[in-house]
Amino acid sequence: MPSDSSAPYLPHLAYDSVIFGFAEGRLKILIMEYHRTKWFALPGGFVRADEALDDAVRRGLEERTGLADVYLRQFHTFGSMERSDGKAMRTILQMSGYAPEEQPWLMDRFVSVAYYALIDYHGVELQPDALSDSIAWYDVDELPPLLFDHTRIVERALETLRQNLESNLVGKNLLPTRFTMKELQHVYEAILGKELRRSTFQRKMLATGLLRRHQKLREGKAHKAPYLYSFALEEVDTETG
Amino acid sequence: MPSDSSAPYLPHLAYDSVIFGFAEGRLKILIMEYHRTKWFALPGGFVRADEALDDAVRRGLEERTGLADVYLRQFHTFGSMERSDGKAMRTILQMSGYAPEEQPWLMDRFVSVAYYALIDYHGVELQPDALSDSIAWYDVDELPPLLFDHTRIVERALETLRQNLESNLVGKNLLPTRFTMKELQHVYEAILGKELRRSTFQRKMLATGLLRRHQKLREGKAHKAPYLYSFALEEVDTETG
DNA sequence: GTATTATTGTCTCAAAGTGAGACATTAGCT
DNA sequence: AGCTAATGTCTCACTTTGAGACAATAATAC
Repeated sequence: MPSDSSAPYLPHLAYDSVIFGFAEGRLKILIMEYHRTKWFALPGGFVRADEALDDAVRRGLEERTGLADVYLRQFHTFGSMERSDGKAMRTILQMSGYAPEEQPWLMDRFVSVAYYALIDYHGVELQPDALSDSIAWYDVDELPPLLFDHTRIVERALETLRQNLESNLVGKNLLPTRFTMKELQHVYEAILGKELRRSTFQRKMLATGLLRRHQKLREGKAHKAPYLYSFALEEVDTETG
Repeated sequence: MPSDSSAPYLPHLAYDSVIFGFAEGRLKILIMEYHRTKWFALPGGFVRADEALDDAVRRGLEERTGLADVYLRQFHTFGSMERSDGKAMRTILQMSGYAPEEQPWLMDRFVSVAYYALIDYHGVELQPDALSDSIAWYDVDELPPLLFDHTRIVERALETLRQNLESNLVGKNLLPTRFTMKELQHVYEAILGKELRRSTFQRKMLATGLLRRHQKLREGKAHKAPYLYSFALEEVDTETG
């Protein structure tokens, strides 16, 4: 949070990030809540005057999730006039104990560059930021009403994610290192919002040549034990299975 | 061109446009030249404080080409530090008769939102802007060296155009209303940079159901006269052919 | 007029990809 | 040991695609 209006941030420019995770068979998104106002919004931030745009987003992402080396993709820049809402911003500042007059630039009109990230849901420690009181996972199709145009931003993120599903290595980025074919299929189904044919999916995935099969595991469950797979990408697997 | 540093433009934010046209069987791009420096760059501009981003780009496009209702698509926002070059900007201003000290904001670091447009090459009147001395069509694969990161921007524009080829209605936007199947094929080939099979292309195009066939024409040439086609999109063709 | 020629529209056939289901295998349960 | 249900694989029909062949035809040549 800059301390005065001659802040080291680029004025009128922000970023928002749609951070996807996968758990309980569902696609999830990280949402921030300002407790006092009960308003929800995407995690976002500002770009320092001497900082690359991509770096700013990665910085914010690491501050909130503790994760570096995250799969991150810019997908659209939102620049309409209606999207900015100085009044809402003023209220958020007031409710958070800031004097809006000391941060007048925050009430200005903003153009926002939107990114989406794919992260491993497990192994993330969530960190609320200076203004928000909490940050939590929400089901993609059970989102609360979001501030500004953030609902639309999420929609566009989902559209882009679906379009680039093949080239996104969603499995590698949303799942732990090892996973079963069914888990991978569930990820695709959650993103596409529809069921896929089991045999066709398996055939297609194996045909990519990107999957490495390990010795059978996942014994705890029941019936026939599935293989575990991982993505084989320039890493050499040294084990014997 | 704003007249002072308290300009009605958003600081640090610009847009660049990659304007595609099709002529002589080749894909073309509009490039501006600053004659005195012999430097080349993409046509771009700035966003007014009270103007939507998309509107700013359309405004600039209309100023340069006289065209409204153009197919326009945002594809990426470039925000690295290296892309900005205050020295080059200073030189351009000086050579164009401006005093850089009066436009200090122009030498700042800029984040640029890039768009590409598809327009009908014929029926365009080119208008140079305040700083540039000329604007002209260049063959996509015979571009002069461009300022800043503009060569990279063109590359990304082409990549995006190729990826979205199916959904872009390139024919409708790059060709005149009526065209032959071969002309349409040439457009696709110019964009993809490779030859396509004639029979397969025709089969696929007709299968989309988007093409409307008119009475045979294009008689001037030689041998069998090809049909003329147009895109059938919610317009009802009233003629008998 | 008639033959020639190159271009166009269409069809055929094989190869590859996809949807849908069947079959055999097997880990845990009874 | 037998049953159950999930898994890995295979089969078959259908669709899509690559590659080429064929017939139709408008301008030119004679």
